[in-house]
Amino acid sequence: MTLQLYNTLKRKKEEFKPITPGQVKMYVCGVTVWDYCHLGHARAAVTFDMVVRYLRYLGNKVTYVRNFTDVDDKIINRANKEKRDWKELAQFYIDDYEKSMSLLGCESPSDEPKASEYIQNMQDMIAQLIDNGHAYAASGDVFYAVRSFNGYGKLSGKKIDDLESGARVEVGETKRDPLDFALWKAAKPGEPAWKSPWGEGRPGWHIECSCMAKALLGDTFDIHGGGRDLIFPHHENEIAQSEGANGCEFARYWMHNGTLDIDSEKMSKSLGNYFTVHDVLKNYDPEVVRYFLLSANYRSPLNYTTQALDDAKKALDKIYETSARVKSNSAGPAADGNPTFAAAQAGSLPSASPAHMWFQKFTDALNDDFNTPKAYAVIFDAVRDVNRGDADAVAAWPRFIEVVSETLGFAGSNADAYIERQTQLATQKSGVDPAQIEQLLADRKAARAAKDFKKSDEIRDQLTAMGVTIKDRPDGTTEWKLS
RNA sequence: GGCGCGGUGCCCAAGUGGUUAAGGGAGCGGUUUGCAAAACCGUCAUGCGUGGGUUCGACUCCCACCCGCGCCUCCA
Repeated sequence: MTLQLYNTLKRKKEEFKPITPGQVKMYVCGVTVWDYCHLGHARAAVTFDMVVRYLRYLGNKVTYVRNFTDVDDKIINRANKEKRDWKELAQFYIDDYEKSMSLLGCESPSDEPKASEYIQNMQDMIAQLIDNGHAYAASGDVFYAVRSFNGYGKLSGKKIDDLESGARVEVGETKRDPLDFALWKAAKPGEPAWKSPWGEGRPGWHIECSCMAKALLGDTFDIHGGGRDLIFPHHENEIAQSEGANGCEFARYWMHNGTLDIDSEKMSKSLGNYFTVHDVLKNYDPEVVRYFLLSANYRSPLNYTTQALDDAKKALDKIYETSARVKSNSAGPAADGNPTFAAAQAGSLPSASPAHMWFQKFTDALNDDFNTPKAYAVIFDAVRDVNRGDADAVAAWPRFIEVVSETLGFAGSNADAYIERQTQLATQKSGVDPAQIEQLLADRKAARAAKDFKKSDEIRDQLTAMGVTIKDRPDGTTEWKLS
C-alpha cells in the first residue's frame, strides 16, 4: 500500500505523489511568538514532525520549513506594555518554542524563517499582486482584492457571497470591499516599520507565509500543513496571494491537524483554557506527552484530561517494560548474532513470521493517512508476542522499536533510563522520600527471610498506601514503582 | 444565520456494506507467586446518538432530527 493522505483541498484521501519523486517539500505554519507555547501548539508540531519522520522513513528527502511570525499586533502590544524591544521579546519566545518542541522529540525543521527577515520578499510579492490586478494601495495600506481571485474559497469551501452576508467584517475606510484583507499596513506611531513603495509600514499577517514558502520551497511545493483553525482565513488567503502572484498552483496537498481541547473546547489563549508545554512537563514525561498527542488520529480533536495522560503513561510504560525485559533476557548485543534479529534489521523477515506482520501492519497503518492509533494497536500486538516469549518476536523487537522510534518519535530511549525517569518524576510529584522506601524494603526483606509474612505484608500495605507498588524478582531483589 | 466535522463498551480510541466491531486503561475470572506485582490466558459493545429509508443484508450509503465541537474575527 502506498501512502494515502487526506487533502483538505479535495476533501478526501488521495495517493501522495511528490512533484519530484523521492523529494518532498513541505511548509507548516508555526506560531506567533508573543507568549509561551501551549499544548495545542505542541500537537501541531508533533503531528507534522511525525509526518516528516514517516516521509523520511519511506525514503524521501524532505525539506521541512516551519516559520515564526515575529511581526504582529500581539507582539508589538506586549513589547510596548512590558517596555521591551519587540525583537528581543519575539526571540525570547522563539527560544521557548524551540526548546519545548525539542523536548517533545521534534526534530529541527530544515528552515525556521522569521517573517521580519522576509520584508523585501513580501514587498516584491505585493508589487506583483498590484501588477496582476489582485491588490490595490490606499492611503499607505495595500489590500488584496478578494473578488479578483476566482479560486477564493476553494480550500475552506466558503462562498464569497456567504462571507459577505456574514456582515461581521468591518468595512475599513480605505477598503473597496469588506472582504479584502491587508497585505501591507501603514505605519502607526510606536510600531516597527519598514520603508516601502506605499510608505512606511509593516506587512499583514498572511503574506509572510506565501513569501517564505516561495523563497525556500519554490512557487509550487508538495505539502502545506497547519492547524485546522488556520484554514480560514489564513490558508485561503495564502492561496489567493501565491497563486495570484505566481500564476501557478501553490501547495498540492493541504494537511490540517485537529485542535487540542479541554472539556471538548479548543485550547486557546483567548479562552484562557490552556496549559503551556512547561506546565504539562512538570507532571508528565515528554515522551508520555508525545505518546498522548499521537494517540488519536491527527485530524480529530483531542481532549486533554489527566486521565488521558495517565493512560498514555501506562501504555508507554508497558512498551518500555517490554524493552527492558527483552534486553535483560538477551543480554543486549547477543541479539546481533540472532538470525531473526539480522533479518529484521535487513527488513527481510519471512512473511510467515509474526514479526514480519508487525512491520507490514505498522507501515500499512501509517500509510493510511498517518493512522497512529492503528499503528499503536500493532505495537501492542508486538508487545504481546514478545511477552509470550516467542523467540523470533523477542529477536525482532529491538529493530521494531527502532522503527517506532524513528517514525513516531517515542519508545526509543534506553528502557532503564526511561523507567528511572518515571520514578524520579513520581517521587518528585508525591514528595515521598526514596530513602524511606528503601528502609521499608529492607525491613520487609528481613521479615520475608524470617518467613514472617504477616509483617512483610503489613509493610507492603504501608508502601501501597504511599503509592508504591513493589515487585519481587526471582533473584531476591525487589523493584519498586511509584504511581 | 452560512459552511464543515463528529457522536463506537465504564474511560480513551481504530474500523468495515455481509463469517468472531482493533488496541490501550479500568473491572472481573484464571495461570504464576508464600501472598503480591509484572507477564500471559480468558471475560468485558447481539450493538456502534435517535427515527426513518435504500438493500437479500448497514454500525458502515441516503434523509430527518437531537447533541457536541470547529470556522465564518487573532488563533496550531
